[in-house]
Amino acid sequence: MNTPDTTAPSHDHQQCVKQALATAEHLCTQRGVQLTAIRHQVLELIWESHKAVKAYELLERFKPLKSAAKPTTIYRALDFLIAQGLVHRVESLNAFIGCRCSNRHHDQLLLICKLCQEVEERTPAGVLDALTQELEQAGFTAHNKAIEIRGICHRCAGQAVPEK
Amino acid sequence: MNTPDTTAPSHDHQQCVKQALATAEHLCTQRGVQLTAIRHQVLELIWESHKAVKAYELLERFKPLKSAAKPTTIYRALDFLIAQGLVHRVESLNAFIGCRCSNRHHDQLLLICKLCQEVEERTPAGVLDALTQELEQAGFTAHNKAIEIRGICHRCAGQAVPEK
DNA sequence: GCGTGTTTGAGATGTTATAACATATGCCCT
DNA sequence: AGGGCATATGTTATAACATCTCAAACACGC
Ligand SMILES: [Zn+2]
Ligand SMILES: [Zn+2]
Ligand SMILES: [Zn+2]
Ligand SMILES: [Zn+2]
Repeated sequence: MNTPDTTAPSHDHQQCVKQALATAEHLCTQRGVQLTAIRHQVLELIWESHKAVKAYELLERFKPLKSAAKPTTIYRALDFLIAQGLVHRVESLNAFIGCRCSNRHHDQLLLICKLCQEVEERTPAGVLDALTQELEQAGFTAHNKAIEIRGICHRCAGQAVPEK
Repeated sequence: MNTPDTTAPSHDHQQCVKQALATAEHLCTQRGVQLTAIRHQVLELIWESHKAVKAYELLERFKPLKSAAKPTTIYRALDFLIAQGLVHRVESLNAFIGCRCSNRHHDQLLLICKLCQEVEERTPAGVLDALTQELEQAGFTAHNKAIEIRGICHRCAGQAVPEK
């Protein structure tokens, strides 16, 4: 009963997007920050799928909406969205994914599939607690606790070439 | 009784380096791969400290030894060293650190200090086991299990500004 | 309307990483 | 010795990722 499997191939992604955007709007209002048109559109582009998306890929997809867009345009929007916890940066991919969680900063486990590029976000108490304990023992003050694991997701593993 | 605290300010770093290089030489011989002059020198540069070092920083430091050096020179050496498990790439810094462990691929926890830039490598069974279990439950086949945590190390925390 | 802080536009620049192709070097086989 | 092969390196160019700077436009409380 962790995160629901929202990356399942068959899930209602329209609903995902709708909910993510609604949450974003609500949170920004509540926090008194501006979810401007640019930021909203970039967030929408990020939510087009559960795949991690690169900044320059966003830029290409954003240009039709606003031809004056420059790298800065995208990076500024990303900075804002990340600061609000609406987007996570995936360090090992130099890429970004949407986050459903409403709290600005939270620990997480990202499962990054090398085949389908989808990223599943989980918050497994067991792992995170063990980590917290280990850090305490090491006298290390953590600023973030994102764990990124790369591999093959269960769906892609299922579709693997039978034998070889 | 984890990894010894080799990043302590006072430790005998000459010994660190000597041992790391000796291990590297031994492993490469054993594996029948060539620790060429370039690769050896790059590894030595990486071991100059326990701080994570950037590729272009290595390049600058390498040029006096070999003025023809280009980015490719460094990246190729790094690729080799990483493949042999002698160096780890720190994804969240786009940087590299030396590894003392002899097995080519192993799980690890990297504690990355934002103040002193030193990186401490640990292999805490508790955390890694919990992670393995979580991954199994998620049906995810991991290829690597490097956990990178950024924050403040115990030494830097000790030296922090008293109060503010 | 006015001042203040925030957001955006525009261009240049900085940083990190790989592609593509040529050359050299060592080693095995004949 | 000479040919073929694998590995390593040299060389040039470019792709990919990210930030800086300065000025203009905008939002919003007064
Ligand atoms: Zn979805
Ligand atoms: Zn997959
Ligand atoms: Zn040392
Ligand atoms: Zn430190």
